[in-house]
This record gives sequence, C-alpha cells and structure tokens, in this order.
Amino acid sequence: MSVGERESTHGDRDHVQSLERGIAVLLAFDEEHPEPTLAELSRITGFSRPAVRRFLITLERMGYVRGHDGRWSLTPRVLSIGQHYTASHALIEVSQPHLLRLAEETHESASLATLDGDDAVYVARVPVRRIMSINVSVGTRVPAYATSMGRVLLAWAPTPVVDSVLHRRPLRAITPSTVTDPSALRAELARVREQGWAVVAEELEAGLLSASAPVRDRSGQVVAALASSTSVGRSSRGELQRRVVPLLLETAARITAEFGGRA
Amino acid sequence: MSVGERESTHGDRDHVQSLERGIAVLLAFDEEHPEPTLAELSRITGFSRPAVRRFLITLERMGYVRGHDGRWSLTPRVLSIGQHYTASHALIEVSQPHLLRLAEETHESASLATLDGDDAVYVARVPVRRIMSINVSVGTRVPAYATSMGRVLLAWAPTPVVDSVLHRRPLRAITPSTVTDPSALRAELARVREQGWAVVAEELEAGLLSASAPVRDRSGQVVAALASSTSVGRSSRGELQRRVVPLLLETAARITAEFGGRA
DNA sequence: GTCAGTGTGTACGCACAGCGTACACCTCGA
DNA sequence: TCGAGGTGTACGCTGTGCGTACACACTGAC
Repeated sequence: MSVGERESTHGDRDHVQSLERGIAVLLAFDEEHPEPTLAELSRITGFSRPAVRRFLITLERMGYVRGHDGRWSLTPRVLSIGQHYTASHALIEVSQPHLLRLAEETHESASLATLDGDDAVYVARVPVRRIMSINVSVGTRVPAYATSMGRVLLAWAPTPVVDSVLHRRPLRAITPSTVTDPSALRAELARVREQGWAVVAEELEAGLLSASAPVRDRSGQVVAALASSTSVGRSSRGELQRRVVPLLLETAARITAEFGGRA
Repeated sequence: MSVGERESTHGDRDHVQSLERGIAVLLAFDEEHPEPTLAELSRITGFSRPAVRRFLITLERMGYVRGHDGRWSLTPRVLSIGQHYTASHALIEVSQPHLLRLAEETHESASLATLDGDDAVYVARVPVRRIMSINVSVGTRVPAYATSMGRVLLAWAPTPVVDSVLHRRPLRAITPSTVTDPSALRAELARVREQGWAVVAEELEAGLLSASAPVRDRSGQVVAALASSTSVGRSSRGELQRRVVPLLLETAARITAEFGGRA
C-alpha cells in the first residue's frame, strides 16, 4: 500500500480501464473529427493503434460505429444510449405534452432542465424559434449561475451543492450583464426562492431572455426547472413577468401534480 | 485453430469484453429498472456482482451514473454521448432551422431521419403536437418499411440494403393497412423513387399520416429523409399531397443545397 | 431471539484479456 | 525510389479484470 492519500471514494482496483478507454474512443468523434481515421483516433485518445482498433471493432459489433474505407463514423444508434436516460426518468415523459402546450400558448421555446454538476442540462425541449447562437438540444449544457433554469435549480438545491457551484472556480462574466459575485448570486437565489420563479436577462447571451419555475417530486423536492426563452426583440423582462411567469407556474404545477401522482 | 467457420469480419481476439459489458450495464437502466440496485443489475446483465460494481464505479467516476443509498441511476450526462453523434453530422445542425420553418409553415411536427439497420431513426425533430401514442424523440426508431421516412430512405438505398430489410424476417402487419408483401413494397419503392416523395397512411399506427422527401449530400446520394406528420383528423392523404409535399420538397432541396455546399 | 432472504463491500489468487512492440503491407506524392 | 501517410496482425508479457468466498447490515416471519 502506498502512503498516498485516498482521494476518491473507491480504490483504483475497482476501475475498469477498458470501459473508460472504450467510451473515450466513442467520445473522440466530434465536430472537429466527424470521420476520423484509426491513426487519428489513436492520436486523439493517446492509446496505441491496436488498442483503438480493438475498441472500434467492439463498438462496430455493437452497432455504434461504422468503418468505411479507412474512415470511421458514429451511427445513429449512439442516440439510443441517451434514450435510456429519458426512459428511466418518468418526469421527462410526463412533461412532454405540457411543454408542447406551453410552447403553443407562448409561441416560444419551452424547456425542461436538470442540474448536473455546475450546469443545467436540457432534458426535454420544444423549440419554436432559434434563440441562441448555439443550437440547443436535449443534452445541451449551460452554466447554472447564468441562466434562469440554473438559478431555479440552485435556489432549492442543498447548501453544499450551491457552495460548490459558486465557489469552486471564479465565475466568468459571459456577457457584460452576467452576475458573477457569489454573494450577489446568493441574494438572487434567495429572491428566487421567495418569489417562486426566476427571470434572467442577457446574462448568458446578448439579447436572450428567459423565465423559469421549479418542478417538484412528490416529496416536494425541486427536481427540474421549466423554462420559456425569448429574445429582447420579441419581449421584455416586464412582459415575461406579466404574461409568461403565470403560465410557467401553472404548467410547472400541473407537471408536479401529475409526476407526484405517478411517482 | 478451430474448424468452425469465421462468421464475422474480425477475430474474437479483437473483442474488448469489458467495454461491451460496461455498456451493457449502462443500458440495463430503462423504464422497468430506473433505479436498480447492484444485485438487480447483476441479475439483469448476468455478470457477477463484483464485476457490475466495478463497472458502476467506473461509470460513476465518469459522471454517467450516480449511487444513492443502495440505488443507482443515470445522470443527464448520458445525454451528452448522443451529442457526439449530432455534432459529428453537419447535416443535422444544418437542418435544424429548416425543420423549424417547416413546422411553422405546416403547423405540424417536422422530422429528419436516417436509416440504421431495418429502422428509420429520428435524428432531428421539431414536435408541434403529440401525434403518436409513443413519445417520439431524437433517437426513436421506427420500422423503415411502414413509414414514409423509411420508404424514402429505402427507395434510394443500395439493393443489398433493401433486400436485407425486406427479406431478413417476415414483415409484420403493424396495423390492418400495413403493406407487408415484399413485392408490393418494392413496387411502392419504385413509385416513390419515380415521384420523388412518399406518403404513408395509417401503416404504423391508426390515424397517423405522414409525408416524406429525400435529402441528399453533394454527391447526390440520399442521406436522410425529411418528414411531416399529422393525423387523419386534421388532414387527409390528398391534402398532404397537395399542400405539404411541395413544402417538403422545397425544404429538402434547401437543406440539400446548404449541406452539399458546406460538406 | 433466530433464521432466511434481502442487500452491501472487499480480499485474493488465477487466467486470460488486453496491452504495446514489432513487422509486413499498401498507396500516394515528391 | 524513397518517405510519409495509412492499414492489419502476430506475439509474448503484464496486470487487468475475473469470480469465488467471506464478512457484515438490515428486514420481516415465525
């Protein structure tokens, strides 16, 4: 036994190298490397070429990857992995029709997000119009501290979670309006908790407006944030507050009721 | 060397057991087992409990899984795996605004799908209304032979692919209207190829109507199918043909032009 | 109280899975 | 013809990953 301190919960013996490496190979496919060659993947991941080849062949047999004259690419089966997350979280399926209705009523994109680490992650979404410069889809991550959904999720999160998000690293001013001061954010979170909803204007991206309300499980714990997003051209902070927030609260309450009932 | 014939392309030596097993553990989470216990996962997968535990700890370290007093669950990070498919296929990002526009013009859900094995897989989607009994999302698979998207994809697919889809197993009549006779389907595919689009009525689900058109890459190969779906209550085969098909063809052409230009 | 049936963690030793090195080959462009 | 890219695969060693076995905690039945 080495003298080194145990950093993590579990010993190194419980780590399965091949699994981690294999997934790393899968994740090496991205925008910059949509159809990499074997050697390219070897360079990206840092694993030997034979090793990468073994992983690729395994993934190919499982249907996640396809090899075509020296180039490899992901198959749509990769998308089915995410389906298992969706399928195992009843809340998401329950929310879908409510998101559709909200989007129809507001003529704006409706989203549901969950907290994961420092980020709010979109887990369901009905897009109506392109509002952000990036293409938002299910799985997209946005920093919690600078979004209405994140604020809602943090407002009711346990203290250690909030602490870690606000203090682990210095918060970056994504736009000139982004609130980055931890104590100012804490005050804002308190306000959100008190009023029961959040509105954030242009803190993630110029021109972007969004409002959010909490969705709870049967025990009353906040498990997700419902949001409606628009742009300064189409709406304003005041109008969001007047027209959208009530709809959000209603919709969130309906989801909460239905989800609490079935969970 | 055994006398047994080599069935697959690659030898067994090139198979990485731990990767396949680890992913199997990840996939063991589903609707029926949203928060399984370690022992439960061991039973589902058939792997020994210590083995499953090692995989879980590895996955937990990677952020895909979370353990909470004896129960395990998937984290939203699982969704990010699918993002790599989306990111590595420029067509999908290119299509998004066109899908939005199509959905707005038709007031119906717009979808983009790709062929994978026997299925059409939704790779991008703008939902407007719940039309199917199942919740359709990105990653959802539907049998190619019984859907307009699948028909389009098969109409321009290489012969061996068509053969395998139509003849590997007897085609099931999903609804009373489903065409299951291979030669009738071949004739239908020829018709689709000739007219340049497909309309399918109530072959996948009663009351479900959909129209589809091909999207091509710069080499002219059909790489995806664009579709608009509605229900018999809101439209008819004739109306689809008259009003929706022209819009589909226009939109598909626009996507093809933009995608061909940038790829 | 005790027993059976859940569940959990972990120690340990063996086997072979997975590793990288090394070599052979192909294709392209200079 | 050479070098620089790519590919596949043989092979032997290492140590990863395997399952068995044991210890323990909690629950409900009787």
